[in-house]
Amino acid sequence: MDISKKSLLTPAEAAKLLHVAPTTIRHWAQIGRLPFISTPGGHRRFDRNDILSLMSTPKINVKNDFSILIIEDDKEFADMLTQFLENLFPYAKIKIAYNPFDAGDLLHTVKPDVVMLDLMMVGMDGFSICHRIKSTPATANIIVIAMTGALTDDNVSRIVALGAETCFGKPLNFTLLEKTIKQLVEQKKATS
Amino acid sequence: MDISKKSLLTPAEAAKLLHVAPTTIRHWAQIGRLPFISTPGGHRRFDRNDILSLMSTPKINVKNDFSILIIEDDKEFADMLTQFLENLFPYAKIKIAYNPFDAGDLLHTVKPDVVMLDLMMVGMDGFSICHRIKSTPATANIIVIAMTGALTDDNVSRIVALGAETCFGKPLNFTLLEKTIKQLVEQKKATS
DNA sequence: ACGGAATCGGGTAATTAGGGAG
DNA sequence: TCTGTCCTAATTACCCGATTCC
Repeated sequence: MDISKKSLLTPAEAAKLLHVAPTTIRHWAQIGRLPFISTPGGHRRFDRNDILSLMSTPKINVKNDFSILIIEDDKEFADMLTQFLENLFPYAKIKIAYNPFDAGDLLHTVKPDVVMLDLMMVGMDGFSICHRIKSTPATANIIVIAMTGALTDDNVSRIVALGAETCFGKPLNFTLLEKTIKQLVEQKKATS
Repeated sequence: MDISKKSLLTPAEAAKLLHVAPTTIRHWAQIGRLPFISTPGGHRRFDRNDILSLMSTPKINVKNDFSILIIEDDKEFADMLTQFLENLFPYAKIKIAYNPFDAGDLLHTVKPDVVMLDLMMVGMDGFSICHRIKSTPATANIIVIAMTGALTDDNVSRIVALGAETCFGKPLNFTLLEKTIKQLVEQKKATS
């Protein structure tokens, strides 16, 4: 069988392409590093593009096992938050989505462990983004920390009802945020 | 029941849809996992719906054979385009992103073969979306068909330079669009 | 209706895959 | 982080006469 013309690969074929053992391919599929689809019998099939994308991914991406995505259109605020998080998690990969498209895109390319989500953005509804994240199996276990300038009871209960882990007002209470985020991350590691 | 959406598949066709070898289809038919009818000569024919229902089994996640993503914030226009495409590709999976977040999200969850991309949207820059698609290995070979109300030389050359396969003006010339899209799809199938 | 190429069915053997612990 | 191993299950290759398609 000529695999050079197929776009959907079996584990063995994918293994050949990446120069690793089939076992490793299986492992990567299990931990979510490699997207896949299944046959009705449960065997995996890999999209050639996903394989190629993994090949061309810098090592940094592969090595980082903890990442945070900031969804925030206020550049100044986002950059400040980035600095804070870099201090808190020196080895984390931190990405910022300044616009809605990047938010949707990075959600899948970064596969973040934590999302810092601004609720009040122009042209982007934080509530529906949260709902989408929490109602999609592939992203449901991402920790969502909402942030809003209008910290009202209504907003908090709405976003928590949508699945967000917690909600912070702006400006941020960094002491409390540090404590909360560390606790949530520990909790997640313990259960997964 | 729409008769144009009914069809009987040969084992080879069913195999292709499920990303499996014809032998496997035969096996499933033998053990009763796949319903089928027989030709006078004893060859099996499968109802497309039976295949699709097997694909959408909860635990299974089979990629659609062919899918199209429409990125367009004008709901009316998008719905009209959807109807046209449904007619053109009766068995394709067609999704619409009315906003930028969905665009980025669906790009990775649907993994479309073709993207119909509006260049002039509020709060969403079609040019940078095209650039992102074409510069990311995982999405680079998606066929991008740009659409714009302002069909200027400048816009066309810009979007084509960013990697779009072609660019159409609005209102759409459906005759030409049909011809072009079919040609691009054929071309892609041949080289992939 | 004829011919040739592609595909199918049946049956079985061989290969590959998934899960999990090491 | 990657890989070899064990067991069971899913998938595929192979052979050949028959059927379909154009």
